[in-house]
Amino acid sequence: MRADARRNLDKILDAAADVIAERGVNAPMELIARRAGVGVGTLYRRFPDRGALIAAIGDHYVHSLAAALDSAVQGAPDAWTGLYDFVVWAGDPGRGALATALADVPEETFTDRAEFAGARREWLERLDELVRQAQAEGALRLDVGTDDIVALLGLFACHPAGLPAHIAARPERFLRLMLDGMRASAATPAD
Amino acid sequence: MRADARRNLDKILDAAADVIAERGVNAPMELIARRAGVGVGTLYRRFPDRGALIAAIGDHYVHSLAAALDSAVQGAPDAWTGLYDFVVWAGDPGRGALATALADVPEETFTDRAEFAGARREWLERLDELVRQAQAEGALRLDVGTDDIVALLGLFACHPAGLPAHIAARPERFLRLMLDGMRASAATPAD
Amino acid sequence: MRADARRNLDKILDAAADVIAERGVNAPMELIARRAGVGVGTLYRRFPDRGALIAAIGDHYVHSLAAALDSAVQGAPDAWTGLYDFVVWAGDPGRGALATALADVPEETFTDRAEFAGARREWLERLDELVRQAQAEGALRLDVGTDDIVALLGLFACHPAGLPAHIAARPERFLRLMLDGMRASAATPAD
Amino acid sequence: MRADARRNLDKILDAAADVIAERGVNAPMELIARRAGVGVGTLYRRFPDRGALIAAIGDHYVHSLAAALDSAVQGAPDAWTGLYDFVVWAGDPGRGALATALADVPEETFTDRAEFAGARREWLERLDELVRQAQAEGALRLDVGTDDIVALLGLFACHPAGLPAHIAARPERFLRLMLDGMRASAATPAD
DNA sequence: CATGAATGAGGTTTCATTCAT
DNA sequence: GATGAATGAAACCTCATTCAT
Repeated sequence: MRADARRNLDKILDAAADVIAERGVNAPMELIARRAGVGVGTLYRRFPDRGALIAAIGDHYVHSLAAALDSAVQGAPDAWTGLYDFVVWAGDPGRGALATALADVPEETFTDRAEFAGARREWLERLDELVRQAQAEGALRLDVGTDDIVALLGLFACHPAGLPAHIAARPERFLRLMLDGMRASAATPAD
Repeated sequence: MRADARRNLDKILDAAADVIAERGVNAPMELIARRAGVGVGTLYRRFPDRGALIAAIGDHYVHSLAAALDSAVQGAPDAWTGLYDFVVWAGDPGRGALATALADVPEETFTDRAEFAGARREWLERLDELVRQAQAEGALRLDVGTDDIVALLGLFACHPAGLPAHIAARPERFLRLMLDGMRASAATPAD
Repeated sequence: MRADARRNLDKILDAAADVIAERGVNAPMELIARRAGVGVGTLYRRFPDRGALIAAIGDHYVHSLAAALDSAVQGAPDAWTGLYDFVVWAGDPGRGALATALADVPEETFTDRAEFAGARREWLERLDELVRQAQAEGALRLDVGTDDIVALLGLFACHPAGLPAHIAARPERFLRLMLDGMRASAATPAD
Repeated sequence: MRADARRNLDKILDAAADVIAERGVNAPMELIARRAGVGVGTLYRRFPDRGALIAAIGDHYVHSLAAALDSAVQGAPDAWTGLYDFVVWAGDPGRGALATALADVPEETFTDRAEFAGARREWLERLDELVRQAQAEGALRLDVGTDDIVALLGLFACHPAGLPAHIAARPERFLRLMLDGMRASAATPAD
């Protein structure tokens, strides 16, 4: 029965992520339940309200970012390349819809959940480390911080109306443009 | 009652822009009406449905962009500076909320209105001209197009959750970073 | 100015009859006004409320019935034929929509207006006379009354969904069928 | 909760038939819900829109007509009498209000529902058979068809303002008058 | 436990009617 | 007088959430 329950929970999370990507954070709970193949009652038993459900999805999302960061780092010859690869992965339009929907959610929805906040902090620390390495390599501007990378990702992944066609077609091209501005060689005096 | 009506219409547009910036495109019509100090009926008399109201606001928004572009061009010593000034103006966080809300709206809402489409095209043409001049000056990468500028603005202005604090505090810093990536001197081979 | 006013009033009545035939007794007042080419204000000046407008239309309708009755009587060789011709005229599907709409209106709307009640009574008296003549001629059953003719007309003209196609195509055929049942020769003992 | 739901559904259908008979097809959904003792939500859960509700009522109505036809046929000595009895049953003023309201509904509301269309066709076939028998008996005119019977019923049952008092008091008298016109013995040359 | 029925608040839109110009 | 702008009540429908089965 434990396995069943777990399976149900996964079905709900998957369905919720899909539906929320399609219809936004305010998608009907009933639609999510139906998509997951359960009754609304079951949904509400697992997640006492919409906030809890959203937080669970956000949690899952952050964990996937962390995993992608690790994997990018391991597969890359140097920190800058790892950073670039990660940014491109995270910027994939396929992931954008969910990110956009989540971005719409009030901060507290997430930060009130200790476990989520922890996962997030941990991920940021690893990214920070990568940023420092890229700077040590002389590849990344010294006046650029982890915050800026996060901001770039946030902007790129979370465009409410979806990315313009020419960007969505070749997202890495645009991201390279933006990252080029962060290269040490591009440095321009900040006013 | 011509004057009264005109005054009311202005009040409605102002209120709608505010409310939509605060609560998104789906903000209650009644709230907009109340904020404008009129009854819902009046709102609906002027704008037969939500789409019409949104389109009117969008129209106003595009016109303000066009005006800002002109003014940036006239006040700048060269095309690159004009472009930079315009991007910074348009990226001002104070304008972002409305832009975000508008970005949420299906394309047709605007393109179905001929007058709006015209204003938009005209604005894009002027921006395009500026882009070419900046390239002729040798300041802007040749592999960057007007589309990319528009995309950058779109990303920057339209972040659903609002910009991160450190960006909002100094938006021009981040925009310069991004624009630096578009400078001729930053060119990196596009893969 | 008197002529103008009269013309306006006629335009309103015509427009109202049309609109009410199309959309029923609850058609928007504004639609009626626009169709008549006047403002709602003007409409309300002439007819303080919807009831007054409806009554005026009903009045007009009754007068047209009376005129048709006269004309049928004068053009027919005998009372039975006159009755038949009148019934066919009044049953013309083209007139049905308005009649249906009017039939929907509470009785008081009309009977409260003395002038209307008078016109109606007068018309009924003339019809009654015709009925008696047809009976005297031996053509009409003696157990049939003016009421029955009126009822037949009411049923026929006022079908909410419009007449079935095969009836509307040849209304006089069906009316003859019904009138045949009222012929003296068709008499069947009323149970 | 199966039993409860079923009970509620019945209450809704009963209430809807009553309310619609009283106030027409456009009666407020909320009124229907309240009359049934349920919330609007429940009403909409069962019938996604007004059309669905109306169709359900219409369906019930047609089935009751079919049952009445069978029962009239079985209780009558000959086809003509069966036809007469059925027409009188169906013309009962007590049933008229609902019929009137339903007649107001656009054809598609019903014909789009396969099951309803089937019930209707079946009923018409049985009526057609009865008509032919009555003609074979020499009682019914040969130039009268099933359509005409249906039309007579439609006219009689569906008078928007309700039947005139003298008809409502003795509906079978008037119907006999009309049916007399359809008797073989009443035949008059159709023009 | 899971289910899905029921509730009702909330948002949208329409129109009758009044009244300032 | 004529106009049409403004108002607000009323109807529609959708969903979040609770709870009986």
